[in-house]
Amino acid sequence: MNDPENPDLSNESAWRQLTAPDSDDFFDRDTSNILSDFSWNLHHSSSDHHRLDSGVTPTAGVRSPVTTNLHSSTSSCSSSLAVIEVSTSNNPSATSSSSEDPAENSTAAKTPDTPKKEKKKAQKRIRQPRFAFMTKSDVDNLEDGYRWRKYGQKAVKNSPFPRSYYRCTNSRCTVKKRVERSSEDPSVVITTYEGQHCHQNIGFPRGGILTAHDPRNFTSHHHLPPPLPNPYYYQELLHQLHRDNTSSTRLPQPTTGDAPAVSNPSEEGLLGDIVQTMRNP
DNA sequence: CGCCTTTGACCGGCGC
DNA sequence: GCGCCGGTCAAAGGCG
Repeated sequence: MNDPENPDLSNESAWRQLTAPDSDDFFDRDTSNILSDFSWNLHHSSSDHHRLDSGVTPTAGVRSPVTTNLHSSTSSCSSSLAVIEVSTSNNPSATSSSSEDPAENSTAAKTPDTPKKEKKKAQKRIRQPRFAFMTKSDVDNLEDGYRWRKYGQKAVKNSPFPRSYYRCTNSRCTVKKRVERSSEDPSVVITTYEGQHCHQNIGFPRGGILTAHDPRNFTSHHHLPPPLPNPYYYQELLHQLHRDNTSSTRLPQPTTGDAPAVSNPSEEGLLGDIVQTMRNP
């Protein structure tokens, strides 16, 4: 049986499809194909609302120097962004009963030996919806408007670049992300998000909270929704998708109002070239 | 002082 | 059953 519950991006063969030798070509393909793969109808003309430009693009190079990893080279970010995978945990109940609540984990860790194991056993690892972005960028840690705490780093097999693990600093938020560089193309950063934020803060580390009035909110566009960064824009779509899947198995119509419209990637220079999507391996 | 990163150790899943 | 590997923990140290 294929295991939809194990949409592990670390699946090397899967990744390989993404970062395959022709990764240059990778960034040259038609973005609409990919997104239509998601059943997301992206129309170039729909670029007016919920613009992503907002500097939301982590690669736009407009970021304030907020994270340690960022500030040194923000300005040199390039602007290609690729949505490479949307994978949803098929178990809706799993999402809410997240087994990976950091608080829970820390509790378990604090208590001496016994409960720890039992608890871990009890709470089988349940994958949250995941999706990944490939971004051509010099910066590993792409700013996305949320605050992240790094909790681990591992060497990746067959890759000279380590993989970093982050979780949202919001104590009630279980969102995690992984950041790694493609071994095939070192200029490509692969960011994988897992879970969905349970809060709306678009905060910048050490930089305060972004508001519509904040000059750092490059867009400062007047009737914008919260300045979702690209990844989270997609996360919103993913959220829609996830919810829809749980009820009817089909995608919503992102362009009809439920989800914000997507701006023309090439025009906005935001999404860069979305090159390929992946389904669960 | 609080928050963050670093880093080695540990654990569980999975393939052989 | 064993070993590999990904993911996480947690202590220690750094920085603002």
